[in-house]
Amino acid sequence: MTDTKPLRADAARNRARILDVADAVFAERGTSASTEEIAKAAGVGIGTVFRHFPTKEALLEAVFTAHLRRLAEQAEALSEAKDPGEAFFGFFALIVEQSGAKRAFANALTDAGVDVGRAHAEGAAGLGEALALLLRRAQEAGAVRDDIGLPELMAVLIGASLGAEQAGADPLVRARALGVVMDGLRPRR
Amino acid sequence: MTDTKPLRADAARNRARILDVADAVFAERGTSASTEEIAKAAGVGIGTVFRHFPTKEALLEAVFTAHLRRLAEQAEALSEAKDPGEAFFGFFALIVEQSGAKRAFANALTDAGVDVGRAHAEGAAGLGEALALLLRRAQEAGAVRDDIGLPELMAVLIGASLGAEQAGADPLVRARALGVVMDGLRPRR
DNA sequence: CTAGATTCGGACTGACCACTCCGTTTGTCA
DNA sequence: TGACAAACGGAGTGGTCAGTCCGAATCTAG
Repeated sequence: MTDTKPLRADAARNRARILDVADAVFAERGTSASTEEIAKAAGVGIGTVFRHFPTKEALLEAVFTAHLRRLAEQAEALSEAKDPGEAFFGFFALIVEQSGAKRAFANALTDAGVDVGRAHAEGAAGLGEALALLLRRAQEAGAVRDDIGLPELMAVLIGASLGAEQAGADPLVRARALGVVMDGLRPRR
Repeated sequence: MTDTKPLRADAARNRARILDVADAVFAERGTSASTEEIAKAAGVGIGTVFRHFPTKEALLEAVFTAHLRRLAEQAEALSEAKDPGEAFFGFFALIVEQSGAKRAFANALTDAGVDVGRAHAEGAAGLGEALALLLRRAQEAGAVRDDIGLPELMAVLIGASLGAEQAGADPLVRARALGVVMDGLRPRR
């Protein structure tokens, strides 16, 4: 699916470098950072950026997809854990924590929410599946209320992430707010 | 505080109209809508917009502040209600619902979160006070867990609003996600 | 080592946008 | 009603940014 590309050595190096730098720049400057800024930070010309990613949107998408894929991998790794409840809430906290620190992360999640089911971001599907598995196991173990599905979980997850991103820097407040949301996910007693 | 300005009749009319239209345009086009677009929609020249609001940022701020003030008024009205728990959760749902429909609304909230305590948005303080009152009464009535304060509430509220805004259009999903968050605010049993 | 293809760099283009400036219009007050 | 200040409209200005183009540099196969 991602083959048929014997990329030249320097080209491959640059592509990876651009992705890396773009991630960092978008994270701290926001997605409105200019392409030139990214090119400069990566030590390449603008033309190089546009050759690898024909559009700024394409670059954003690539960055987000990479995030999503990484997230999905972490989720899959956790899905084997002994305690499903712990795995579920640990992953939830992990995502929110990372999003809180990086704007690009939250945007990636937003993207995932929008695009689950669309071809747009292939990474989103993987995340969705992994999350669904985590959710189902946690529900079967009685750690999570069973009147919610993946869509609801995504909505809550995205909300918690976006909220954390901008709910002030105070980690204590963040932690307590996160606790509230997670308690809401537990079965009513 | 907002006096010393005997505004000419047409000027006052235009100012109000611009605010109104800007609200609508920002809501559906996003805050990156151009000033010219707003001027056109309001049926005035660009110069007029800039005379009333010397900066695009000033215009945004005015729109957001108006939202915040309206919200604060609703909150105050509810704070007299007989059932404090009902008042609290009703207001919570109201805000989230409105934010879900209008991007500008969610942005206004975000603004409020950032600026509570800052001079920037005067409206935010009023909302903060009203919310704090609503929260305290609900806690005293045992309808809301008492290990959270205003900052946590704001964080959760903003998160829920942003999440709702983009959690797909499905109202059922939105309602269930909102339910999760609200359950999290209730006392643990 | 060399030739040819691939990739690079960054000046350049066109579109857009916030904001200014000033000649024209409109409201107000006597 | 007339005169003057206040407000209006929108062409113009400067700046930014996504995306293009092509001569120069770099890689790789033979």
